[in-house]
Amino acid sequence: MDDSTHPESAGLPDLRASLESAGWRYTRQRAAVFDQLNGSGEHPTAEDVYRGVKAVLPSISLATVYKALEALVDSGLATKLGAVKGSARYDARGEHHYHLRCLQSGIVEDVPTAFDPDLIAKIDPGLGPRLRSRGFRVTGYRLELVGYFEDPQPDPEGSGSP
Amino acid sequence: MDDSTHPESAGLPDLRASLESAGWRYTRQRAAVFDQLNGSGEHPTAEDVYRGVKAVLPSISLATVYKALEALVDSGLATKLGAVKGSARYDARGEHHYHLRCLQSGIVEDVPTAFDPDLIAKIDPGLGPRLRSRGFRVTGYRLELVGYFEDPQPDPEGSGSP
DNA sequence: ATCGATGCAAAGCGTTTGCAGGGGT
DNA sequence: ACCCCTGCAAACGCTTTGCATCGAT
Repeated sequence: MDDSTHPESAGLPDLRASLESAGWRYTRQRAAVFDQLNGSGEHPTAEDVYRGVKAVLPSISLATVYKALEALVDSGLATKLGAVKGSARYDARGEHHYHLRCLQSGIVEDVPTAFDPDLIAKIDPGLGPRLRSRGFRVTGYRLELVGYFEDPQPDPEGSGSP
Repeated sequence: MDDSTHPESAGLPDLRASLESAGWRYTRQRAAVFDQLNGSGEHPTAEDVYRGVKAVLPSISLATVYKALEALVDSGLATKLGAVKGSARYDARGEHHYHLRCLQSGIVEDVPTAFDPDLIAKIDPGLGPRLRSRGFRVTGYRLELVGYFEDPQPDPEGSGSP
């Protein structure tokens, strides 16, 4: 292949392989969405990704971005963070990390802390087994630290409602 | 007061006081929504609450339920859990606890584990100070254990789309 | 050549809002 | 008496869907 469009050299998962093993096709649009997700430091909304990708593929539609994000989430390459306020945010889930959620602006940021595979056991040694006996299979966890930025942050949802 | 409409005897926070200190008024509708939230074991959606409250106040509207939930969240009596799939879910936040989120059904359940005020320090001793220096004031945290129920669970979103 | 993906526009759903009348303080 | 809250319905924003065409295998 001759994909000179985007850098594949970083330590990112193999997009094509991941998509295909989940039954999806590899397309330029999905690659662009994937790059956008990995490139942006923040956790973008679908709109954010759309705006970013439009710079590379001006004809892409918002619907395609949504479908691409769905494909990435289904392939295990991204996580949908859900929305407490405004629209859902997506995370490229390279390495495991925690989130900072500002209840005022809706912004979600990564917390620069290493992943701790034993966190669940640390919280409560009996927790894992107890859940298992309850019929729940834990595949991961999400830790969100909620609060507020003391300084006003940049434009939250992409719009500017007064 | 002569509120014989609902039991106030349990160890629940004082609804009237909490509402008023946040600038809201105490109303029958809000009390019913509060009871419904505390009564249901699951974490109901606004629709779920609406259906439950309608049994007591048949004339209540869905819009009022949304406004009541907003008032409760703003008063610190409830938490909006956001939606990864379907609609947002609400939590009566009596004691601090963790959540189990089933990625298949969208159901969110409590995890019977005691609150650990030092969890953040346990995760990383420098985390709190680091966030503070970043201008972020942590007011709490949410831990979600995500995964799947091995046995099929009851009706997820209240509807049954095929 | 086949079958999925794209892009457009329109529909869908959860949530919010405007307003006249009712209820809480 | 004042002002907030309720309930209705219409509006809104985010997300999904139907369909003809395009592109990947």
